[in-house]
Amino acid sequence: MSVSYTDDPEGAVPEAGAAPSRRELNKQATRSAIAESAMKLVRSKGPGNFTADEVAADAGVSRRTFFNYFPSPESALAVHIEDFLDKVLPHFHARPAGEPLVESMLQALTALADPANLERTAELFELAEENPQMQRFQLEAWTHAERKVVAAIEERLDGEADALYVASLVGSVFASARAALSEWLQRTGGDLGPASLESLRQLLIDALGYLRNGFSS
Amino acid sequence: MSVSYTDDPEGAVPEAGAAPSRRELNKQATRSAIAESAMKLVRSKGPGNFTADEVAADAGVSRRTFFNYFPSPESALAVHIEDFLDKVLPHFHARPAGEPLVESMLQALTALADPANLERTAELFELAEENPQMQRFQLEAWTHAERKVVAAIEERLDGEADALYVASLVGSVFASARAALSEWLQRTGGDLGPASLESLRQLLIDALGYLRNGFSS
DNA sequence: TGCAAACTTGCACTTAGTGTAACTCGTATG
DNA sequence: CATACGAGTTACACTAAGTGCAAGTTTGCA
Repeated sequence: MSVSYTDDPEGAVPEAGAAPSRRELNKQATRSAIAESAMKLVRSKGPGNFTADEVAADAGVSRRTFFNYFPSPESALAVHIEDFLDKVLPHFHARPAGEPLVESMLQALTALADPANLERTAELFELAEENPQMQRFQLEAWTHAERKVVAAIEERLDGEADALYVASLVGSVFASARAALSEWLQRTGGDLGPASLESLRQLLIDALGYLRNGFSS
Repeated sequence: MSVSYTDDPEGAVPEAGAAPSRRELNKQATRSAIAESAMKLVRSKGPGNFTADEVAADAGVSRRTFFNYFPSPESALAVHIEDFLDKVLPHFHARPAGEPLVESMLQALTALADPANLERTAELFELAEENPQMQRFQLEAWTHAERKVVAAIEERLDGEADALYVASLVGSVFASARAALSEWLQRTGGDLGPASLESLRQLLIDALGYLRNGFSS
């Protein structure tokens, strides 16, 4: 049994460019079936009002299999956030190496502000307000993403990175991104139309602008 | 039964300046007895290797009473972080109203960098690295503190506050404070001597300096 | 003193989470 | 194609988290 949710360097993303085996496809199918069932149930029953049993049943797997993929019902939801935030990395890597870090991160983040990506994330972000469990797991997802970005920056700067500077920057960027997302949800209620999305991008630009130019100005 | 861990505006801090009743004293005593037992057990058995039963037994209360005070074994540890972070508020309120926000927050945070306050916090901060559960609850504690500071700022600015600016600032400040704490632990191993504490203060000054002046400089 | 409210406790119950062993299915090899 | 091996699934059993309820016990107050 090599199925595992925990940080397995070659578990969720096995050989990025290779032909996925049937086994791999099955595993991914099961994983997303569970994650989808979790979304479905949180919508119909509300956060904290569904059990691992129900998710497993809905996804057509045994309770034990559910726990082979996710350590808790909440994490089956948080995986949607993880997946969303994981998309930041390719965008970040695509930025020119000479570009200022804040600019690269702004571009990488605004690139995610499209309907397909945002739908679930915004929904879960709102749901987290009313359920501590979900909030904890989502915060963890953001922290995971932070760590990956820190690693990417350290790679890009190749030893020249000041640890405090990088950790402070990335932590602040993600905190500001959360603030922008929260403010956007408050203002627009999560409307995914073009005008609304443009306002989200503007909020991100404003928030990261504070980081770039300083909060004292 | 009015004992509760959850956000009860007059539960943990009942009538700030009044003479504490005997009931109140008993409750606080029970609360800290449990919290102390949790610290004791995490030290001897390691994070994630002790149960609510054990904590309750060590504190001399029933298992049920444990859960009347804390929703989980981890939260009995996180309360130490909460208490630590709660001390920021008085310091913040003591700052002159005209002072720039970043400066007020820097002063409020550096005021906490003394041995008595830091001992448990630093210890738990380190422990969280190896245990996801603890990490989640600690992140939650930081987020709680953030919310309180945001509320304090909105009160100070009295309606003139830009929600995005404030949320972004406070989130960034706390993220940077965590970065400074993490870097300090890495460098000094949590030594509580005067020289070490001075270096922590300097890390905080540096990190919040980025926020004040911008990360682009 | 005596009553009411606050606090504690034991009990019973649901759910989370995990180890283990049997079972099933994909894959590589002859 | 047969078949053997390893990956993934499942049932079962068990420990621990977390909660409602209905007692008991202590504290505050008239």
